[in-house]
Amino acid sequence: MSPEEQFKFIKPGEVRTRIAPSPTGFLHVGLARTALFNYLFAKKYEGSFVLRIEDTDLERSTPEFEKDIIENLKWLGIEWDEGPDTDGKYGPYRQTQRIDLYKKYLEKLLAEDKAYYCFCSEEELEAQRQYQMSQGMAPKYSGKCANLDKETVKKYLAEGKPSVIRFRVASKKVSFNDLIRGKVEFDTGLMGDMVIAKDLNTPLYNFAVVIDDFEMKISHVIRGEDHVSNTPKQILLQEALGLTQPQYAHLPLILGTDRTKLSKRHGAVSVSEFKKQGYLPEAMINFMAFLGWNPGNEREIYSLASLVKEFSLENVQKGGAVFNVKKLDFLNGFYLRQRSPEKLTELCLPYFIEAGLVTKEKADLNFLQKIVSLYQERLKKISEIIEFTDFFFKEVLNYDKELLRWKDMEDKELKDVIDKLEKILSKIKEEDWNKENLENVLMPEAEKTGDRGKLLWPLRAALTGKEASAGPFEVAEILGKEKTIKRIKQAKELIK
RNA sequence: GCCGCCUUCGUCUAGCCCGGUUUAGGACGUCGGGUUCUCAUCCCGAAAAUCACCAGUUCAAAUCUGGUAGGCGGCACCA
Repeated sequence: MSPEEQFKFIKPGEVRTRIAPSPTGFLHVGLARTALFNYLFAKKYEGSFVLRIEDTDLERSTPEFEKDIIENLKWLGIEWDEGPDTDGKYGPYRQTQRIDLYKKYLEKLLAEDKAYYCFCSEEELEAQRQYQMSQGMAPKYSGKCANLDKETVKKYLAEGKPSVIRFRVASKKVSFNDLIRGKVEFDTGLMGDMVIAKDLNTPLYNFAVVIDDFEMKISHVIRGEDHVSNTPKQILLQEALGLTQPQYAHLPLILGTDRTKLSKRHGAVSVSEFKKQGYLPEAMINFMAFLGWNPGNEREIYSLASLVKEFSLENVQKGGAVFNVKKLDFLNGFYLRQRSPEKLTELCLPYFIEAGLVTKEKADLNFLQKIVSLYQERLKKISEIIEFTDFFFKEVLNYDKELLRWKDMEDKELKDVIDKLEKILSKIKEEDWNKENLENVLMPEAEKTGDRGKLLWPLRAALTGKEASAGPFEVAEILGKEKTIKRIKQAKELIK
């Protein structure tokens, strides 16, 4: 079946996708990208996207991680369509709140002898696995407890002997049609009976996922490639339970620069870290969308809404995609330049406060907006605003006097230039102190030197104390006459 | 080790299904130039993939077939 044929059966409103994160870590970009694709696919077909928190692993799941996942999905603009109502808003579904449901199915499997209690110890199992691996065999459960007689089982259970519930894995060929990869086939004979629950009230991932996807009428399971080998297990479970099967689509992995699955050791991977560094949600979205997908044309800039229109699983790549921070930076710089000065200032404010440059109570937004505007086109990340503009807030600049020298200017010449600057600037009236005027007065002087840099570079260097910065006239205007003169004097002292 | 998947410029990718229109296109990055005191923006330009490799089919293959290699992922009482 061609990709087109697969999709033409989808009627608007029928598509239902989900992401099912376990709250055992922060929202990382891999999960965020999976969420994005699920969201885009659902919206594209006017379907629904749901969030289901898979918190069955009680030891590792925490409310903090759940909060982080939810907050950052919202920050990205990836909103889900339904869930238990909490304060008039949709909360996520949580597996821990659906325990009775899994129990029902578990009991059914047990009653039909499609699952059984296993009393093997973890140590025993681990030793067996090691042995099998060493023999070059696929690690697989021996089936030791598969045929215990009912009386023994009852007795062990009554004694409280530690146990788990295993599903009888039929030995057969299981194949599914992956919407991205095509037909994928597995031999389940290599798998062995799998544990689907620790007990009736503690289901495990592969089992709970199957029940939930069915109960929630998920039509398309779009997830990372690392789940392909889970798929046959889930299909077997579906078959045993007589459940309808969703369509599967396995996304290529996001890779680090060494081409292995992106993880913490590659640097920043959680969405909150990117947020903290000053990346914009639209940049993240635009960037993540192009990790494994492309619109098939040469357009590169897409908003979430335009992605919804263009998105298609057919254009999803099969191979993994390296996370290229440089491209993210480019996109972020682009979106930063699109922001209004007011909005950008608002975004920068927390960084100024954190750097101790201003206080929350006494922030002069008017002033901040001026300096932020000056650096808008230079920003790649919001956090950079501090290193760019800190000189505006200092009383005394700390720089090497050599910074003042333009090319191979002589000391004498440099001294003369600084003197001249002081003289000219002092004469400008307070009310005429604006960049147009400053330029009108200083430019002709700069021209006279035959090389504008001879005047402009020392001026700019004296005012900013930096190799690179915004232009001297703009900076002087914002600094004001008093501070400007003061900095010229400081430069004078330095080269004396 | 076993199972599965993948393989076009440094990176993200277009093209592949329906062989010739491809001197393999775009973007990021890099380099050069213009604007410019610097940086950034903006504009122009360049380098950059013998399409993993080998064999086959064909008048013709990045595109079809087979094989090889490499890479990655998975192999839990995690999800």
